[in-house]
Amino acid sequence: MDTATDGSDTRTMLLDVAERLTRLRGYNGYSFRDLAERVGVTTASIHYHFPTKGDLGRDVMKRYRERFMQALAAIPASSKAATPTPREQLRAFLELFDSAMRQGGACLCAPLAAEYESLPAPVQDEVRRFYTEAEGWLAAVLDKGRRAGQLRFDGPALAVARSLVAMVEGAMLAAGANADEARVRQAITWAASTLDAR
Amino acid sequence: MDTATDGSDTRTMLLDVAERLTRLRGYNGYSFRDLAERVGVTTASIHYHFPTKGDLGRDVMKRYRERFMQALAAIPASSKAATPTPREQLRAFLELFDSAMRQGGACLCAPLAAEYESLPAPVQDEVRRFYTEAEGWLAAVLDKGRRAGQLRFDGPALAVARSLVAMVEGAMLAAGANADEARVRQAITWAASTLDAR
DNA sequence: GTCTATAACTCGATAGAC
DNA sequence: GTCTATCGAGTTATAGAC
Repeated sequence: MDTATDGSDTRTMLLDVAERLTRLRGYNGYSFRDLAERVGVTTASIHYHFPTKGDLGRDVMKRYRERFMQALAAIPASSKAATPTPREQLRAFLELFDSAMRQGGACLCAPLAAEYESLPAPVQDEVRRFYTEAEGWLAAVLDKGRRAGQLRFDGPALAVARSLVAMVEGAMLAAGANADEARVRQAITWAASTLDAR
Repeated sequence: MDTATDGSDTRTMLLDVAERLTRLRGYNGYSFRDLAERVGVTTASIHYHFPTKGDLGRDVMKRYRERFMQALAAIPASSKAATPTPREQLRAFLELFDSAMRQGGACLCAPLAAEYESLPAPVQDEVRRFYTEAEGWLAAVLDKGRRAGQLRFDGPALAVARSLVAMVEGAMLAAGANADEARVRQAITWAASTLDAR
């Protein structure tokens, strides 16, 4: 039984535990049995909420992506200023990964990308969509920041945005494998100082 | 049957195919059956060469790590100059990932790090050792380059080295998931130009 | 919605002939 | 070294009672 997710309906608890297991072991690294034991139901009950494991995997990734994009949309409100500068938005974007790290292990996107070829098609689709949306949001911020003279970098903003997303995801993987959470923060610090037009 | 690895002994063929499958699907994403079909032997024969799957996984990662470190040691020879500058060494280090990408998919380290918690202990050990050795090599180069005035960055060289390794590994994962090999080269280009003291 | 029971299959691993 | 044959446990998934 997993008390950390008690008080919610079964479907939500299943999504919560599946998400955590995916972060630590990947999609192929946990079974319905692992899930059932931790939530306190039988595997048959899981199939009531999610007909196949692919359905579960897709919904886990979909919920994560939507939550992530909502957090991005909320950045203006969470900033001190009413309308944050591109530099502040960049910081907030990177911090989002770091706080997700300290809460529950790595980003969901990296472990799923690592076993991409073996994933059911609907899960693959959600993974690609996460990349597209996150990188697109960041690229727009980078471009605005460069035009405003706040950020400095060469080449297309989208290429740099992709490199930054890759870096924080890679840092999360390395942090998990080396039991060293600080790696994510170190990567963020270096990237932010490097892009700053100072 | 897999003709790409024909002409070698069975053990080597098994390592070759297992490495490719790990890159695409991760350690938990392929079975002895997948392996046996592609190599053209039975699963029982695999157990003759590798008593357990953990032994196979460890040897795959170990061979990859040793090959990678040998390639790093050979950088002086492959460079035009007899003793390459730190800037050239940095370039060569990053290019090593890109060429590995174009040959056979992503780096082995990222997919294994992504499912770290579910790996047998000997495989985990090899993964950590890859990080330690690769990051250590790069950190020494970065430090030398900064002291020589060729490279520019703030903070400890090891932190930047870790961030760079994380970036190329993350870029390889993203490249695989988005069918876009160019991402690795874009990340390398941005990182190299950013670190250049120009 | 959740259960018991089970089907149908795959997994890693072993025994023993050749 | 490689095979056939098989074991026991694991897997996702389903049927049907409550």
